[in-house]
Amino acid sequence: MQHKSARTTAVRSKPAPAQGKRPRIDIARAIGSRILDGTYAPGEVLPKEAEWGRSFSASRTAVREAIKTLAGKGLLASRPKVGSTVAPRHRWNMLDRDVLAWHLEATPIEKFVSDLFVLRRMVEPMAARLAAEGRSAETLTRIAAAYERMERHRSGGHDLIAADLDFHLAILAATDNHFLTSLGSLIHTSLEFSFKYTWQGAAGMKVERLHRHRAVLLAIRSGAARAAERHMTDLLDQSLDDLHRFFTRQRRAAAAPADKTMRQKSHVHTRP
Amino acid sequence: MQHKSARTTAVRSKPAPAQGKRPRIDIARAIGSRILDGTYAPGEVLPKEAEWGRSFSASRTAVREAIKTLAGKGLLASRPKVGSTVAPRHRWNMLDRDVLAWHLEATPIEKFVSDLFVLRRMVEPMAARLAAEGRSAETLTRIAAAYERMERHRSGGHDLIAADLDFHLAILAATDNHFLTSLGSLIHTSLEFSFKYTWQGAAGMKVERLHRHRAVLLAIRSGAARAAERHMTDLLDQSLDDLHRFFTRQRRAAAAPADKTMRQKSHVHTRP
DNA sequence: TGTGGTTATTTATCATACAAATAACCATTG
DNA sequence: CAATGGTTATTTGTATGATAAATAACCACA
Repeated sequence: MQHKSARTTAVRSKPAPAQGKRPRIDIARAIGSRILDGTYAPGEVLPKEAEWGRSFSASRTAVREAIKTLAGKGLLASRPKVGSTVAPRHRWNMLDRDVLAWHLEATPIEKFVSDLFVLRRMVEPMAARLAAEGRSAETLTRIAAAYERMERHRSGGHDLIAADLDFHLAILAATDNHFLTSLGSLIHTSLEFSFKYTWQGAAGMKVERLHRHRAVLLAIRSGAARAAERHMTDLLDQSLDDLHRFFTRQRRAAAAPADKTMRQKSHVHTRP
Repeated sequence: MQHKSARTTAVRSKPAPAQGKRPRIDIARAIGSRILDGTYAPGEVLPKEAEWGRSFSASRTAVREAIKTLAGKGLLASRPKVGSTVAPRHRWNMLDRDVLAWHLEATPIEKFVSDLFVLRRMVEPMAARLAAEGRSAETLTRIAAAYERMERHRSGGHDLIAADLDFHLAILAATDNHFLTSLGSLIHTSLEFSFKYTWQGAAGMKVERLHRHRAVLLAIRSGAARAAERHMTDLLDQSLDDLHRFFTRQRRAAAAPADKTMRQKSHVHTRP
């Protein structure tokens, strides 16, 4: 399974030779990021297409295509004679994969992640319940498989993260509700990014946590809807706890020695 | 407040003079609909850009821009030499306004709406609770204003629908959670469409239902978080009940007389 | 102080050409 | 025959330059 975050426009796979050849950056991403990070605020008009073209040394055509995708994500709207203006925030399609990613790039993650968990906490327990009620052989297989992968890789690493994610995704998919499965893919990308920037993932999984996952699986398998719901709630509450502990620790570490100003984006934790 | 569903590409405001001038249809919408309604299934490759261009009598440029927005919504992906292929469903950005709209156009609404309500039932009660916990003067004002508008227009009509919607949206916005506010705008468009195709809205609001709204408002205002949650749950459960009753009635009406095959899309109910 | 027409600017669309990627085909070789 | 490596045809990707449409800003006039 190709696992590539569905880039909107072509990006060179090689990181950046960037010599004579023109690196050819993803224009939509470039502009989108600048909107999400507040360089261009809502209401503001962006530079005109021709100017973008110059600054990326790209043709107006390419710029326009990028702008179109951004418009499709609700980030901006274009009108003749006036230009493209950044849309009000409430129009932004925050649930879009790319928008999400750009947002996370720009924003210190704490609120982002905790907002995300608030949503998960709302959705996933009930999803587990629905999954238990309407369980089918196929979905059970997928959930169980994910759990087994978690056990197999419980010592940590990328495989663990992937399995953990798939566990939750499978449950959402099991509800046979389009909205929920879409939320699943949302959670997918969000967590992927979160993992990249924060704790966990590589650290391995505590037995307790593993057991909670298993409890959810067993409850779903046996059709114990309410139990599935409860176990999932516990699981997420625990995650949220861990998360808060992590952030508190981080904050304290950043406050005390005063020379380690390397808060934000400590790319380090990514892998074992 | 301009209320215009954020069209992706230009559409002629006049319904369709369509004489000599070229009507100039929204290409993204045209292609997007065909994907959502299954004319082109996931995995299938679409006609090439040039062909689309011919069939819309538009330039390849215009087609490409449309395709770019669709790619941005996760509906398809393009590769040189092979063409644009419809993406697997799980990639589709179902939470996107336009995708939603196209989906609803194509799909008999019952499952759509009930799926939506499952999501609402998951999210909104907890949102009410959060709103109560973190209430501010400003958000209270908005919620209260919406409620008063509901009372004022309780006899029915478009204003009632709008007020009802705003009531729920305001609560979601009050949580100060980007994900939830985005979900709000999702719910907004979804319900807008639902109203267009189904029952309610014009029919006026039963006192009981109005009271439940008021109960939510009061609970939030007084900071009674759990009460707010409970009342919101009641409210949505009632809605879901009404909904099921409506669909059942409709189904039965369609089954019995056998000559009224006018199920699907009975545009009639829209207004009083 | 409006009011109606004119202009300048920017997006929207078009036509055409060429570059890049790659699936399909073919020939060569072990 | 199978594998390998190169060639070709096709389709998207990008570029360029021209024209159409929309409209904010300006101006002349009453």
